[in-house]
Amino acid sequence: MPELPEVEVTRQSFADRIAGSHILALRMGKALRWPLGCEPQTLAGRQVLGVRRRGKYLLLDLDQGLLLLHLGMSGSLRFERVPGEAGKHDHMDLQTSQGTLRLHDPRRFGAVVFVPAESSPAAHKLLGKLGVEPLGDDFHALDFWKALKKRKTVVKQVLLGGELVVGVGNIYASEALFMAGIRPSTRTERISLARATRLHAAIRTVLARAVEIGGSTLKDFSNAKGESGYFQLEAAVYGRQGLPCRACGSPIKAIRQGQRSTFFCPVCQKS
DNA sequence: AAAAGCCCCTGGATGC
DNA sequence: TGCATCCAGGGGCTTT
Repeated sequence: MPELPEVEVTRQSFADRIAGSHILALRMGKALRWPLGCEPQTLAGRQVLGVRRRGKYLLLDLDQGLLLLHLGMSGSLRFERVPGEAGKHDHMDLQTSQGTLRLHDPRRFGAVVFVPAESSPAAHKLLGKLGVEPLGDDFHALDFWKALKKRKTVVKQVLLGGELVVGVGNIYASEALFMAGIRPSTRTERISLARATRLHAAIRTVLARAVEIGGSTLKDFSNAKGESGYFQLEAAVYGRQGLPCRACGSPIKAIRQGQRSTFFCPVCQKS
C-alpha cells in the first residue's frame, strides 16, 4: 500500500505528538514479517526522541536503539491518546506516556524490528543497500542517468527496485513515467540524458505533490490521525486502463511487469 | 554480479 | 448462496 508519500504523510501526522514520550508497554499481536528482535517488555521506560523516514521505513529513534517500522502492502498507523479495543488486524500497540501508536495490517507484510544502539542503523541489513532519497539533496539527474545506463533491464523495474532511488512504488512509478513521457518497458541503457533528467524531475514532482495532498487512498489508507489522502483522484494512468488519457484521450493501457501491473499511455509514452 | 521469479498473507471483486 | 480464481500500494530470498 504505502509508498514514500503515504509513509511520509503518516510520519508527519504523529511525529510531533509521540516525540519526547516514554514507552509504557509494547504489545505485539500476530506475527509480522520479521520477529521484533527483543523481548517487548525490555523497551518499557525507553524514551521516543523522534521519528525519521528512510525510503518506506519509519525509524523511531529511542534514547537507546531504535524501532524500525514498515507498513508492507496493507499497513497503516494510528496514534491516539486513548485507543479503542484492538481489532483482528491490529498487530502492534506501542503504548507511550503521550498516546498509543497502533499498527493495523491485514496482510501482515509489515514489520516492527528493534535495532539495538550498538549496531549502526545505516548498517542494519534492511537499510544497508537503499538508494538515495528522491526528495533529498543527493538525488542528482546526472548521477541518475549514469546509473540507469549501467543497468540491463527496463526502467519501471529499476524504479521499483529501490537500489537507485527509494520510495517509488507501483503507483508512483507509473505516474512518474507518464509525466516524463517514457514508456515503462524502455531499456534503461537506451535512455538519453535529457529523458533521464525529465524522469528525475517527474519523480520529485509526483512524490512531492502526493505528500502535499495526503498520499493515495486506494482502499483504506489513512494517516495516523485517520485522515485519507487524495492523490488517487489526480492519477494520470494508475488504475485507469481503458479510460481516456487526460492529455491526449487515447485509452490507457495496462501490462504486467514482474508480477505487477503497469499503466501507461501508448501515445504520450512512445518509447 | 545482476536480473528475474517466488513467496509471505488476508480480503475483496469477479466468474461460474 | 457457495466456491474457485485472480488481484492488491512491498521486498527479501532463491534461482537463473
